[in-house]
Amino acid sequence: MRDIMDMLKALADENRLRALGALRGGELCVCQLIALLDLAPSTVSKHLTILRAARLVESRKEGRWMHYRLSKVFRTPSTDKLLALLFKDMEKTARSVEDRKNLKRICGENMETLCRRILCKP
Amino acid sequence: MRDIMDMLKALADENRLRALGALRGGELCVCQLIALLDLAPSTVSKHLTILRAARLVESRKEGRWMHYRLSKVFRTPSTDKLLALLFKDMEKTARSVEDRKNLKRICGENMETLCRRILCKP
DNA sequence: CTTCCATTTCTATATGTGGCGAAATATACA
DNA sequence: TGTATATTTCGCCACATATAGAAATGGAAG
Repeated sequence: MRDIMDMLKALADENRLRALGALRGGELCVCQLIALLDLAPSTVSKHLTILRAARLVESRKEGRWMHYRLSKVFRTPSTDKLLALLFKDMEKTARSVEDRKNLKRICGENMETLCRRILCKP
Repeated sequence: MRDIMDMLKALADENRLRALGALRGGELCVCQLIALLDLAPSTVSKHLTILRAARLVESRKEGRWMHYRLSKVFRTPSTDKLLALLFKDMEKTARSVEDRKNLKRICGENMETLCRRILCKP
């Protein structure tokens, strides 16, 4: 029961859902998610910790960067279907359309430049 | 997005999940759910209001009693599958097994007797 | 019409959660 | 080694939410 509750609670937040939606296109580093969600780094980090605790995402460290991706859980028969259905409805929303547009721009940007711009807001 | 978030937030509570699980066996009146969840009447009523706002349950008034049942939403292709998968995992938990046992007892009891017993705790 | 009673609404409270900034951590690079 | 920097952890605040009890609501029954 704890596992199921953790997953449902992790899903029951709009920004975490946006992050999961973005990760459907492939793994992203934290600064890219910070740019997309437009939240403080510490906030995004906390969200990612919650998603990882719920086993919805996995992380991989590469140098200074931490990359997050959707978890293997998405490939088990039941959970995969559950989340596919969830995203099917979510993708229709205006917010999701905007996120996809922004994500495309973010992914086209050099990552070092992106990090400097994101992390040093005057 | 609001609809999806309402539904996920409604699902992200253990007692509401227990109520939904119980309703899978057919409609129940509020006092039966109070007996099952062992919470204050006002608390149960609020949970049911949240579930109804999320369109997960529907209600029907019959005399003094209010009956709740799973919503038609469960019969649309996508949501039906989503919730079936959810319950499939949930049913394995000890809590769920205990709830089913208690529910059988509760449903066997006369409803007037049940209400009196539940609502007049000394 | 009055009383009874199942349910809901209102009010209060305690706990949980999302958010940020500052400090800590860890890694690359000079 | 020392500095720069991406990420996390910590401390805090504001707000949301689960809960119970009191009061209100609306049918039933007399």
